[in-house]
Amino acid sequence: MGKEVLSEETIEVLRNPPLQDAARTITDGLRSHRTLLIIGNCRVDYQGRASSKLKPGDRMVIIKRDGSVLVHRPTGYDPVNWQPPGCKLQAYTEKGNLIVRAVRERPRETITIQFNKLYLLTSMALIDRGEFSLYASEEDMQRAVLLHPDLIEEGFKPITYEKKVEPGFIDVYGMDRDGRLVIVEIKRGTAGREAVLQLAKYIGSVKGEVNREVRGILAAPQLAKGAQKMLITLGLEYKRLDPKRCAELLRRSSVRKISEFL
Amino acid sequence: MGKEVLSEETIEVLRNPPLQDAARTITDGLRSHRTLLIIGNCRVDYQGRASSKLKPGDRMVIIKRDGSVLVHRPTGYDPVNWQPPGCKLQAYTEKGNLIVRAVRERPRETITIQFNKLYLLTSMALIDRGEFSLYASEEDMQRAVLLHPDLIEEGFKPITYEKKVEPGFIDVYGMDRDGRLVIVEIKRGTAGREAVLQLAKYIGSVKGEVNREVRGILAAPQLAKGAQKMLITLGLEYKRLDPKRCAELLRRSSVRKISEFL
DNA sequence: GCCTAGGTCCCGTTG
DNA sequence: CAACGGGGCCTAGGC
Repeated sequence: MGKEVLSEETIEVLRNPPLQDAARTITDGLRSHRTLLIIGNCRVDYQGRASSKLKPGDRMVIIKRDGSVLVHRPTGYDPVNWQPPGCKLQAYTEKGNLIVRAVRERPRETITIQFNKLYLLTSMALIDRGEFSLYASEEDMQRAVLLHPDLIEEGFKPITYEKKVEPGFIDVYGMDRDGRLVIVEIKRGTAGREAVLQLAKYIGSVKGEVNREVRGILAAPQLAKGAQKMLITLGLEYKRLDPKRCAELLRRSSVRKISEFL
Repeated sequence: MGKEVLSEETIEVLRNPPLQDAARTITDGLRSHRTLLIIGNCRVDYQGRASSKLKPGDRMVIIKRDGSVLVHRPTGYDPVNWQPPGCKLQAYTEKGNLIVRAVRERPRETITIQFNKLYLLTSMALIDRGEFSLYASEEDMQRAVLLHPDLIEEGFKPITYEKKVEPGFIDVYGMDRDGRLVIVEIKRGTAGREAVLQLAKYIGSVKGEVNREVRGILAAPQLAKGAQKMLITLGLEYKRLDPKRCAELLRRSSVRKISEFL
């Protein structure tokens, strides 16, 4: 068995550590790119594109080895404050508090976390090489349509995908059985007005270039009410397309690469 | 001092616990709505709007008391798998593994986390009533414009805000010094084509109603390149407006409610 | 670097 | 409830 399991030494746990000790452990952990977990009572300040203040309370702070920082409150999906990967970190004590500061350049943003008490500090060398695969994404739907154009309609023939036009990228670009150009916009969830606008923009752009009839088809599992009205007004079409069914079709097919079909 | 600090008893830490013990502690923690932190080697399956598989590796799992679940790898801002607040949880052992399952209804989604080894299990009663305030949001910019219409241009007089027209809501609706109607669209970041289209739609709608000249001003800290071209083509205008400065202005002003100005 | 578009987006607000 | 828009969105992909 090639299971990778951490030796006990690679995870260091301090309970209620003095803030001085904590600062040292965090600094060491940052230098060796370990994953740090800090649980304690803190306030947080953020300055950057916006700014925010968070008054004291108990939080969990995760510092990952790529330099991302997450400050989590005891409720909610979102971190209340954060820093994306790549920021510079430092930790030190000042006036009896533990300060953790994370700075990001471009855009210049800073978060400052001020702990007055730590309950738990963990410094870890986590190993994670596990492969992640996601199914039924919009990309799967696009691949399925290219593999099985009949999902859109009988006789539909894709010409290209992710075609660049002035306003953006056309998901699938092809021709119907009567030789008319077709632009397909795919959505993996309920398609709203925005999706219709997107499709309309592409059509406008292509019409401006080719000067002949261009059909627009919105392919999605569902249509929002407002989107339906707009679709009709603009003379566009809708085709029900289920992401899960697309993923199924792909699994059955042995072919993998989009490029093999065009 | 009214500082709330956790007693040591309210945080329970198990190092390398047997999975049976862990299952019991987690089940207890779930029942009493404690915050749980599980660090160990696991695989994760997700089934719902999409589906995913994550092969074994070391991860941190946070279970919050509102029923949100986050599975974090050692890198990246985003959790690799998650469940938003409100899902139902259970924990048990099966074939020598610790299983944590989180189910959400509407949409029906399930994540299953299978641990083969735990490094650390923490069960906590965190207390966090700290107030959070965010400054320099788009709403702040709108408030600032209503308070100080000169931010748009000298002589500008707001009439109303969030005015409903057919395609949506006009951020600020007013009149310039020459009595022409003005529609202001505010963006807190770089304004793209989308913003210009939005503004154009509002103008079209209002022109259709009032049958006289209507100016459109896009107020944002910056203009995207494509947006500028489109703006010129459509005969619209741009006014630089900095969110930070808006937030500043608001802080200086003691008045808080938008409704007081109209 | 900017820009475009997707996301298991999440989240708040409104009809 | 669905629908729509915002977000310090973040992230990936092109140019």
